[in-house]
Amino acid sequence: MKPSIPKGTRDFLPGEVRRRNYIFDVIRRYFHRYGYQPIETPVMENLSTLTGKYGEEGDRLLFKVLNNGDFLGKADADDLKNKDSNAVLPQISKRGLRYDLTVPFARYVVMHQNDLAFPFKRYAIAPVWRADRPQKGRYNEFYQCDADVVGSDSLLYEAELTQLLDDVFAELGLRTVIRLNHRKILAGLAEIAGHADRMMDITIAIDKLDKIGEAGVEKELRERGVDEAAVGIIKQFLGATSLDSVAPLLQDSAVGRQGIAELQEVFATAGTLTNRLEFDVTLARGLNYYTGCIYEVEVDTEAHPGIQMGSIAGGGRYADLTGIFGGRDLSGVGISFGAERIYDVLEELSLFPADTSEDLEYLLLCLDDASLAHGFQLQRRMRRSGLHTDLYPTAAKLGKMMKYADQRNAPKVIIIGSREVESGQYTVKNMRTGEQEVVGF
RNA sequence: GUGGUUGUAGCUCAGUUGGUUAGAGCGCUGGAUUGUGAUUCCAGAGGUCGCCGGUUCGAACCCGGUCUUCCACCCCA
Repeated sequence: MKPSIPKGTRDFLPGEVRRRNYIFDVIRRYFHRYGYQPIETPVMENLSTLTGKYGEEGDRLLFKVLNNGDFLGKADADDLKNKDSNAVLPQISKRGLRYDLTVPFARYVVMHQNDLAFPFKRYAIAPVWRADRPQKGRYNEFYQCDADVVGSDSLLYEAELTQLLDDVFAELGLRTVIRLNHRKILAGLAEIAGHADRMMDITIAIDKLDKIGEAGVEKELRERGVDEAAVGIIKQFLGATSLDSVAPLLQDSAVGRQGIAELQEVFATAGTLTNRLEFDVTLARGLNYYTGCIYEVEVDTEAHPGIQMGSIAGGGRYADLTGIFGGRDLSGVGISFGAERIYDVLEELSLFPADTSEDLEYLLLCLDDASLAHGFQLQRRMRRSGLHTDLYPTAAKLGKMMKYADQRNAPKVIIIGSREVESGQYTVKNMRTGEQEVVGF
């Protein structure tokens, strides 16, 4: 058979793993520096934990795990006969792969609330799965790097997470735009437009502004059943590019005014950043558990022209997520870095540091069996003194072994023959410069 | 989930209106060079043309299905 892997998944070569680890290491370092603690949860959750948390679209994208045993025998015969997938599904699948790290975290907090000190700050770097149709920068299996705080509604955390996003991307050498909006501003907008109950429809439409333009948004709004008067009001918001210009439009909405006030505070406390921090009234974010401030980070195309990539990080505040799992109502706020997209962008911009190559220091090449036995002992001594050492495992032709050293990108090679065994002095060849020197170990 | 697109050697790709034995570059193996790689020269190996079926005297090429890739929509990191 021809080997293959499921679509939307990937294997990684050693060099790719090293570059991915570089990204994870940077992110983890800043998570630690900001006081977030690591936790782990299973890759599988009960399906009931996951369904209904991400909207209708999210449910469709959940990977379901088939029950073990005679799962069809236990399913309702009529539902099977009618080919009613929705009715059969809960009967044949009770588990699913996690779709993100936030909902499992909320479940975790409720289950362990007596063991945690609040505000509880945690991070997780782990794969998640979405049954989406794959595209560039969109995979069925990908890593998210999440930092969340639960148990406080202090806006200082919104500011802190903004700084965390800024620090990580500054360290990675990637210029980004950190866009902020507030669900309460969007709620206020819907209220002012006379469609308080249609907030999702309205935000989904205006979120497409940069893609389909103002006329396209108007068309989309009408298609979603928004009346002309409301479309006119919403148009005013689309032209407002700053908090100060949106604030007067929300004068008559209490919830809108609150959103403006909170965002003003976040902007004020976040301070000076390396990356661009911008208010964007058209930023919507689909995950429907967000209730407050929402974030989205994209590559700054002014600093990096020609980069086409969706959001590379995102997040927001969710006030009610733990309540869904029957816990106390603990407000949470968090961000998520999309490691694969960051990888693709860094690769495209050649922003990976050069020294993510293998950290081998010495490769030992032995010319005959006696030298090989000697070399193996030498390797032991070198490793014990902390040198990263490897040994070619047979006494092959030197040319062949040198070629292997070249492919391994070994910086230094030690050639061991009868002369070296006798004298205990070794010729060390620098593979970069070609120079050789005699050294004793 | 909807519509489109892609698939030929390990990799990147040629391949004429359907016609004998499917090519190139790079890589790989061996040799020139039995103590020196990345350079040079010579030789060689490697492909059921994604998979299944159909049309045809004959299919890498035409048709259907399927898987995969990428793109748009949906949504999203």
